[in-house]
Amino acid sequence: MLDINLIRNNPEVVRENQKKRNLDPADVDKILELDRIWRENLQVLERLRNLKNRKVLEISLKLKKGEDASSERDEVKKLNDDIERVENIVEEVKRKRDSLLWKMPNILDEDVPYGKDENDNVPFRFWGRAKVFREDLDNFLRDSKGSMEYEIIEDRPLSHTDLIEKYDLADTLRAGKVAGSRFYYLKRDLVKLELALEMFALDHLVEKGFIPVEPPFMLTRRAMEGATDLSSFEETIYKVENEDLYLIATSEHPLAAYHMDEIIEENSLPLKYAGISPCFRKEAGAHGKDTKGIFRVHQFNKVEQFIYCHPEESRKFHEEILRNAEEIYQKLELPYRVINICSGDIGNVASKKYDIEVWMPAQGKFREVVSASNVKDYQARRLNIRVRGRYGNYYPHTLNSTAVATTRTMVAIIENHQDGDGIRIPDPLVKYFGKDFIKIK
RNA sequence: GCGGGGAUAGCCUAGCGGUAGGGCGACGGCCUGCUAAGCCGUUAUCCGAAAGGAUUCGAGGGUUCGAAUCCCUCUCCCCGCGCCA
Repeated sequence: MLDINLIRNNPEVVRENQKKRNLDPADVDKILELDRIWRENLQVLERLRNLKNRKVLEISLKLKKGEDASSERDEVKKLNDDIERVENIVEEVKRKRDSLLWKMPNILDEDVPYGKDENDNVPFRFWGRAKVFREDLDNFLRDSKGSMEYEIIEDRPLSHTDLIEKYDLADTLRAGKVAGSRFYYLKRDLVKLELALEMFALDHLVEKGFIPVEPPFMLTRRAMEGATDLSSFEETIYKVENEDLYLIATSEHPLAAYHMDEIIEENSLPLKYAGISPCFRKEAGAHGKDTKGIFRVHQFNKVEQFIYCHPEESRKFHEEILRNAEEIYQKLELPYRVINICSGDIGNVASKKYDIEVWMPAQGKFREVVSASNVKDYQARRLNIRVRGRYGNYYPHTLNSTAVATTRTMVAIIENHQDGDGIRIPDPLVKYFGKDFIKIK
């Protein structure tokens, strides 16, 4: 949520922000107008309440002295009617103002490139040596801006979709029977590979001072609204029927809400949490995309980085969580590029967002595996999380980033590390997985 | 699920129809050669340029001129009993 004072004092900043996001700048003026009406009526209301409080005190004193107070009593009754009338106006106007305010997206960081959609995202860093099927070379050179090492391969690797079904490492057909499309039964070596990935990512973060947390997988409306934006409720969030509970789409949600309504001591910052949880997503609006396999699914597991920090440190920590995620993909020997998400593709909550996209040799393109956001004070405001500072309370900044989303990372491993008659397991996973190869032939 | 006890500002606690009091902690100041002690002040939210005012006793209703206090509904926590992976 935005600071109402920012809208009052610098409305042109917020209008500019709306334009960059291809949204209507007039929303700002609607809020300003409602805010003005609210404040006017609030002043009237408070004057009436003050009058009433003084009368009530008079009655109290008169009764103590044994005097009659029936005329004051009637006056208060009359005041109560006026108060109720104005209260209704104040509440109604404030409700309208806040409902618009809650829909306002975060102010974009100055580093966010302007753009209409995902085609305008800006790749700026490249790592690793990609295996590129000859037919994909033009696309690869375009998407890697020619700044990435590669080797040409003469055969396209098996797609993860074909491979997992053929060698019984997952069963999406039967999952479709019992749960619908975009679900899967994970089987055999992939089950352990998933656990190995989670342990590897968790240990990587614990070493860097993150506290491991397994959060609740459901949240109340209040907590969920604070952690995410309203459009998510239609597009991604599952609701539990007849309960005030929503399935989390990422452990970012319960980790953001973890300190809801709290005041954090300044000296305990930064708070660094490594969340581990399943993620549930409706994937509405993704019809026809990645319909097979386990790349885009309604349920997957993820290890997530989440940080609460002092506002002046969030830029530093944004780079840090990105670096942590990059280290993981480097150790997994998965070639990737990092992109700076543009204003049209960034979503309402983030102020700045980086994605890591791994080169997928079977698909012949870069695919998103990590998303790292600096949310600034947007979630903290919505969740009423403050920090007690030397000179008063303030809102902390929050940041989140994927460490490992298991399904997508397994897809990346299957496509990149196919080697003869199996899949090579990258070094850091071996001690968790127990072997260095998944034999498939 | 049943019975009993709770929820008061960052924390603890009093108040149980008549302007929410005390303690701890934190911060600022005074006093000290320094530290401690001691003393004074500040320590939730909102409106207001300020003076000031309004709100706030788990949440929501009700009774009353007036509710932390009385009544109703709900949430959460603690102690027993029951059920249970």
